[in-house]
Amino acid sequence: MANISDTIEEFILSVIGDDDSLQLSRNELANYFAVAPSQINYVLATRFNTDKGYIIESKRGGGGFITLIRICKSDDELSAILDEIEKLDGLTYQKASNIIDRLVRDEVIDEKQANIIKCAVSDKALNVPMNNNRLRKSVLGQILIGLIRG
Amino acid sequence: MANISDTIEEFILSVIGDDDSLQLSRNELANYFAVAPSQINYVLATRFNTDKGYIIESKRGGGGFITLIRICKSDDELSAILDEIEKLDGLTYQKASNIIDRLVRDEVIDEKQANIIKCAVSDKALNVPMNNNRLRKSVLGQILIGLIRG
DNA sequence: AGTCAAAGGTCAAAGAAAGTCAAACTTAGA
DNA sequence: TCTAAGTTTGACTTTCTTTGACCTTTGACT
Repeated sequence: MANISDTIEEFILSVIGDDDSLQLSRNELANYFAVAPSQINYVLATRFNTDKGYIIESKRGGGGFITLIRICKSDDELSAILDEIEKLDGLTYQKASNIIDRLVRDEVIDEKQANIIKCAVSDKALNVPMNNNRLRKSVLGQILIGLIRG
Repeated sequence: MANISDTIEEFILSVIGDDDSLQLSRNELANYFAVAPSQINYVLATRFNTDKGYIIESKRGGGGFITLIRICKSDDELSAILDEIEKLDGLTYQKASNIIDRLVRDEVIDEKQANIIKCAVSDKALNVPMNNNRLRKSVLGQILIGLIRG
C-alpha cells in the first residue's frame, strides 16, 4: 500500500475518465507528486503500455508533452490479440496479465472471467520443470479461441 | 503452548475479527513480535493455508503487502472439490470436465466460465512433452482457488 | 546556421518489500 | 530416552519501486 506509482496511476485514470486520450506534462506531474520525472515514465511503462491497451506519444523540447491514447476496442479484438501473441515465442505472466486487463477494460470479458484466466496462466498453475512461457502462450491462446467460438 | 507462532496466529485472528480479508505488512508484523520476517511466512503457511480456509496474496517491492482472505461458507463446494483433487496425483481431461460440469449444474459458475476453464485444461492448451495430468490438476486447482477468492 | 534552455527519454544502481530453503533448535510422544 | 514433528532463524533470491546521472529532441532567439 502507499506506493506512489499506484497513486499516480489512479490519478491518471481519474483524469482520463471516459475520454480516449489525455495530454500531460511529465515535469508538472512529477512535480505535483514530488517524484523524479523518470518515475512518470515508470508508471507509464508499467501501467499504460500497449499490452494494457494504451499508446504513448510524446514530444520533447519547449512546450513538450506526453499524450496517452487508449487503443479503441474493435469487434475482432480477440483475433487481433491472438495474431499478436502468435508471433511471440512465449508469454510472461506480466504480459498475459496485461492482455487480460485490457480485455476487461474493453468489456470483452468481465472481472470474474479475467480472474479465472489469470489463475489459469499463473506461474503457480503452470508449474512445470522448465520455462513456462510457451505453455502460457498456448493456454491463453486456447482460451481466446474458446472465447471467439462463444 | 505459548510459542510465538501461536501468539502471532491469535493476534492475526483478533485483528481480522469478522472481516473477510486483512492486509498486513510482513516486516511490520515481524518487527512488532521481534521475530524473523520469514516466521510470518511460517505462521501463514501453517495456520492460514487453504486447508484452514484462507487464501494468501501478496506483492513484493516498495509498498509491498500480504493479503489474507477468508474462504466464505458459500465456497464449501469449491473447497470440497479442491480437497478432493488435492489427494489425486493428476487429472484426466474427462475427470476435469466432469468437475466443471458439476459446478455449472450447481450454479457455482456459468456456461461461459465453464467454457473458459475447459479450454484452459484442454490437451491442446496443455501441450507439454509429457503426461499433462499433473499439470491439469495444478491449473484447475489454481482456478478453483481463484473462484473462492472471488 | 548556431546556441541555448526546456522539455522528455534511458538506464542502471539503490532501496524496499516479500519469498525460499535449509540448518539449528525445541518439544511432545512412543 | 529417542525420535519425529513442529518452530525459529538467517542467508540468499526475486520482484517491484524510486532516484539520479546523463542523453536526445525541439523550438525560440540571435
